[in-house]
Amino acid sequence: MTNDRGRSRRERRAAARRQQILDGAAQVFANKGFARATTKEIAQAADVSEGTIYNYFESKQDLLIELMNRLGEAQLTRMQFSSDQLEEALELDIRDFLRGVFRTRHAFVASSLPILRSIIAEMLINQTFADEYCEQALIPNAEFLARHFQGRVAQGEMRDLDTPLLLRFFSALNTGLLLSLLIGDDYLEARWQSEDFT
Amino acid sequence: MTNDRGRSRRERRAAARRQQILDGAAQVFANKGFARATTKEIAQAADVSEGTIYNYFESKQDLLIELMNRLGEAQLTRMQFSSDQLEEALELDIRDFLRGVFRTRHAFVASSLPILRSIIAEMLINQTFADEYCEQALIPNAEFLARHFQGRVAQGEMRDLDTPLLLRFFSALNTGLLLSLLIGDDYLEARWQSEDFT
Amino acid sequence: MTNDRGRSRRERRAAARRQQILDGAAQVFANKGFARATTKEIAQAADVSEGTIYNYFESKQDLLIELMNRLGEAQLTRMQFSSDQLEEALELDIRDFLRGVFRTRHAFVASSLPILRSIIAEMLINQTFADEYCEQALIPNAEFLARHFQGRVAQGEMRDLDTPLLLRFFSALNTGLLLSLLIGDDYLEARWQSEDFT
Amino acid sequence: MTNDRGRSRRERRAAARRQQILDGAAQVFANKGFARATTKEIAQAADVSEGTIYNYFESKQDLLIELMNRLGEAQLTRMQFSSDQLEEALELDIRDFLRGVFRTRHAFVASSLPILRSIIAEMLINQTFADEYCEQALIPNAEFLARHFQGRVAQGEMRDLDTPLLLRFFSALNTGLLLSLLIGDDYLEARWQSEDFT
DNA sequence: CATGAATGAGTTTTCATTCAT
DNA sequence: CATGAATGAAAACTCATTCAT
Repeated sequence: MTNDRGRSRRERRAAARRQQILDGAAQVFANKGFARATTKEIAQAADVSEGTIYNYFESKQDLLIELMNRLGEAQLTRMQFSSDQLEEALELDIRDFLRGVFRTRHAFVASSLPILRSIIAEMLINQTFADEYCEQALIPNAEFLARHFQGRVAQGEMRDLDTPLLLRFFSALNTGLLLSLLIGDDYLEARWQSEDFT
Repeated sequence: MTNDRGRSRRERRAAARRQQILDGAAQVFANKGFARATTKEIAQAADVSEGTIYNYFESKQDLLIELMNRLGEAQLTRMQFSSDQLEEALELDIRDFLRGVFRTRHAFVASSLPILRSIIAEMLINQTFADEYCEQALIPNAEFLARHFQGRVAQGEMRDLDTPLLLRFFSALNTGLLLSLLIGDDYLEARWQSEDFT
Repeated sequence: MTNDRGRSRRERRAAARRQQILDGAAQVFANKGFARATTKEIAQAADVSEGTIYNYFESKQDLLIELMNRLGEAQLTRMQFSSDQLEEALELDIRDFLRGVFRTRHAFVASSLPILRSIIAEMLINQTFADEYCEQALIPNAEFLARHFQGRVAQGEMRDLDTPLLLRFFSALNTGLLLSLLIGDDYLEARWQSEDFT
Repeated sequence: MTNDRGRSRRERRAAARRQQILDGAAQVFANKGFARATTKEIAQAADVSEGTIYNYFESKQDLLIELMNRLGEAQLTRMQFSSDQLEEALELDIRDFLRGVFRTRHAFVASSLPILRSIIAEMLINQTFADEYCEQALIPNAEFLARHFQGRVAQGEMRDLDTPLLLRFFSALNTGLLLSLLIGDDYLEARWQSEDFT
């Protein structure tokens, strides 16, 4: 029992340290991007020594990957939630549904804006990252929407348009809005906060 | 006269050299992003020595700034062109107009996709870049469309919705599609090439 | 008495731990050399924690010194043994005597080949080590042989050549053979195993 | 012509720099061994900046490899020379021949003693090095002697003993003497200098 | 005593920039 | 102006050692 407790305590401490370091990394990455962030700064932001970072992560790159994974998991959690309600969702008016999807995403994005900045930047440059981001974030997302639209089509509410393209437009719209936020469009940010998008 | 001709010749040669270097830089930035690009590689790609770069540009960063400026100018040129045709455009069916805007942008983006990659990535990280990009690319663009929509409203063809927001959505859609292309969405790229968006 | 026994028990346990750690160190040093061996690996090989090493030894360097000392002692023990038989040995045919010396050494070297690797490597680089190795291993050895040869000379079996030089040649031959083994001369190793050197 | 001269001048300068850096590296390696030598020290010893080292060599390891290669070439040159005289050599009294081989080697070793120290030390630890050393130094050497002995056997001067083993003993003797020198046997060194080995 | 997380000085290596030729 | 060698500051990462638990 002492062993068990001791173990779990150590594990909890380790998890806390990992989180502490990731938080520091997220902060520095958000400000300066991955490449310009130095391990020294990350260590300072996380309030640990440089060496400690390497007790918990393999490399600087590993930090960004882990941050992305956590983001992916967080998004998946939300998706799962929405997914459970797929059938309910089909009963909603399509406008209300889309509004709901927007709102969910809005809340999620708002909470992780800073780190998204460096992830997207890295993704543009590093194909490995791009692939992982697609797999973790874009594709699950697209599939969820695709299933929904197919449901609508089956209900005769929508014509069976070029669904893949439609999805891409929808996704692009989202991504584009995100990018505008990231770049710092104040007007958009104000409206975004006010929660009353049409 | 000899002087004048000599001068202009020298200037032309200098301009050519600048272009040569910028082309090399664009190529390397596109492949590896700004941070991972080395001046050595840029020099090789541009077929000059490393030292020569610094005879024409202040710093590596200066290369990216200059590339962005040229992109802004190029876009502006197209826009100016469209602007002249503002009145003609108002006579078009709104669907045809939007299709036209899409096509123009499509052509432009297609021609500068690689360098856009590193510019957008840098922009996400570097506020100075973000501001400059807004000023050079987004705002002129938005203003052009705003004027057009106002024209439509004046003609009674559109309700006076929240135009700024509408514009942002339109722009976001564009940007999002661009991002999808940059990340490497093959399906979208195929459709993009086929030139028959609705 | 309880005290005494307790003490000696503790001491025996401590000695066992020391040995356990030294064994781990020997293994890692043999594979990677002193410099490339990490305390982490040594701890793993010895199945203790890194901290424990420092409860028994001052430093990583201390581990190598101790290993060398033990080797020296082991060799001395053998020599002592032979030394007792000095007089007996003088009665042997000189060829048989040399063959015997070879065999003793052969057995000894075979048993400590791996650790000898790192000790010799370190010795080449670190003068302190070289001195200690000379004192502990080479000199006692040379003295034993010197006494033997002097005995032979006294018996009129040998001319009084340049004994010190002869000794050095003999020792050099031994060391050279060892080095060939360490470097991995397969042919020599095969013959070495077969125990039938002339 | 200017081009040619310019080229060759640059090449000569580059070769000189390489040599300068190698000399510095040899000096530091000899004193502290490969692992404990730092690039900073090497740079200081070679009187260049740390960065310059990497303009001429891939890595610190590359420096040691190059040093070994040069040593191998130097030895080969001597061997070639001796090899040309193979037939002459066969006419010598065998004792004189061996004495000659000893002397050649003696001179060679004396000139490269310090760097040999670190090469041999590294070789004991690093299999790649051991292999390369065998190939470059030991094997050509052994082959030369083997041919000579075969010549002697053909002339009926020697019994056809276990030549490979004999060679190994001869080589081991040499190596062992070298090692003794490297470790710092003052007596041996004195005799070595005096050039009158039996 | 045993543990292993924390430390930070020290290492190799990179690369933008300068400057003598 | 063109060149490319030289520079050295700064980066990521390692690891022997310490110390609180």
